[in-house]
This record gives sequence, C-alpha cells and structure tokens, in this order.
Amino acid sequence: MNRPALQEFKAGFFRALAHPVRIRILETLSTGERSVQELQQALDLDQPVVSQQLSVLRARNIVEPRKVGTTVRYTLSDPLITKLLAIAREIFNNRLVGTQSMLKELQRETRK
Amino acid sequence: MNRPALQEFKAGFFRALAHPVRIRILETLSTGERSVQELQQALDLDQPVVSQQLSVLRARNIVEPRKVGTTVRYTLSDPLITKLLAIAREIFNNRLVGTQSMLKELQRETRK
DNA sequence: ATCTAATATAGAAATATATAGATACTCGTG
DNA sequence: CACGAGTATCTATATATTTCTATATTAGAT
Repeated sequence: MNRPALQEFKAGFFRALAHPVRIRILETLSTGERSVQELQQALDLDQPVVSQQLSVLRARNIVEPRKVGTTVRYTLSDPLITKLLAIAREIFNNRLVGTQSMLKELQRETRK
Repeated sequence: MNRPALQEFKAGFFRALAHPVRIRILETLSTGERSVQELQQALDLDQPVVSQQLSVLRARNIVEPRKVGTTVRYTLSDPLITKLLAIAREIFNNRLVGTQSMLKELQRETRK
C-alpha cells in the first residue's frame, strides 16, 4: 500500500494541527522545550486540557516527551514544523484574512 | 480582535486541509488550474464529492473559481500552499511515517 | 423557451471530535 | 511505604464532520 493510507496519514497530520489550543502549543514549542506546567501557565489553560492536546500531538509524532524526574518536557519532533507554521502565517498574511484586526495581530506575530 | 479569533482562523485553515480528498485536490491544483470535471476524472471521484470539497476550500479562500462558459476552473489562491504541502511532505519523509510502504510512496512523490 | 452539460447545494444518518470534570498514574522524597 | 507534585487518562455530553443520494442552479445551444 498505498495511496489511500498515505492520504489518510497526511490528513491526520493536518487534523492534528487543526485546533486552536494545539496550534498555540506548537507555536510555544517553536521557541523551545517546555514542561506541561510551563505550557499550562503560558497559555492559561487547565492541566488536563494541555495533557490531552499533547497526547493528540504525541499520537501523530508531532511532539516528543522527555521525562525529567516528575515532570515531562516536550519538544517539536521536527524543526520543520516551525517552518510550516511560519509559511501558514505568510499565507494568512497574504490574503486569507478577512478582518482588519486579525491582520494586525498576525503582523505583530510575524514581526517577532 | 483578537487572539481567540486568530487562533480559530488558523485552526480552520488547517481543518480545511485535513481531509484526504481535499489534499488530493490541492496536490493536483499545485500543478496548475483544473476544471471540476478534470479533477473528478483525475481523482476518480463522483462529481458531488469534488464540488463539495471544493466548496470547503472555497469557504477558506484556499482555492479560487473562475467561470468559463458552463465550466468552472479552479486554482490555488496562493502559491505558498504548494510550498506548505511540500514542507509537510518533508516532515512526513523525515520521521512521521510509521510504515515502510507509506515511506516508499512518499519518496516516490517527493522525487517528481 | 426548452434542453442538456457542468456544477452546486441540501438533507439525513453515521461517525468523529471537542469539552469539562473526575480520577488514576508515576516518580522522587521523607 | 505513604505522600505530594506533576501528568495522563476516562467518561459523558455536546457539537461538528463525513458520506451518500437526491435535487437545484446556471449557461450555452437548439
């Protein structure tokens, strides 16, 4: 096999990115390793929410856990994911954005 | 505004890519404009399936229709989408693939 | 005006995903 | 070995997406 399996796999990958919290997690990890707790605080979310979304990303090998004593630290499993997010941002920036205010916010992000 | 709206927007974009048929459509459009019929034949799908998935892509401004008489021809609304798919392919190629057979198929795609 | 080819939309049933809260697990420390 | 901090999983309910099939729309030709 086979085409169908491959296409399903690709779709699964994008589905894993298709969630606001997961995108925020990935964007945070783009700047370096974080523990669950650090993510939780940075994104102001309940702990189970973070763990659960991390487990979705883990299932797709998008993110990698590393145990350090009682904490677990996560990294992107591939630096290209950062690049992918950057290109997505360019696309939004170019023309996919509907509202002025989102455009502004996007440009703020792109600048940094 | 505002953060939440932007993150929702980004998630929506990825959600639009998260479907085997839509990915195949985008990969086909990466090589140039196509009519609905051409897509339908190239991908061996029923007409309503193609139109329906095109409408999902249209809703996100990922794809653009152009009427030519009684047919409608579609293009990617941004060439960066091709680049995005290429990077996704690199990521799969690097390490996200679980099975040998998918890996082979992927490499076949990447080569061309 | 009617017919036909090409495309688009609608509706219903099946399936998948999201969300929130409670609970379970794991590891180091006392 | 019991405890606590940090993580992970489970369950239930709500919501969204997918898939199929039928039908509607649109533009050009007769």
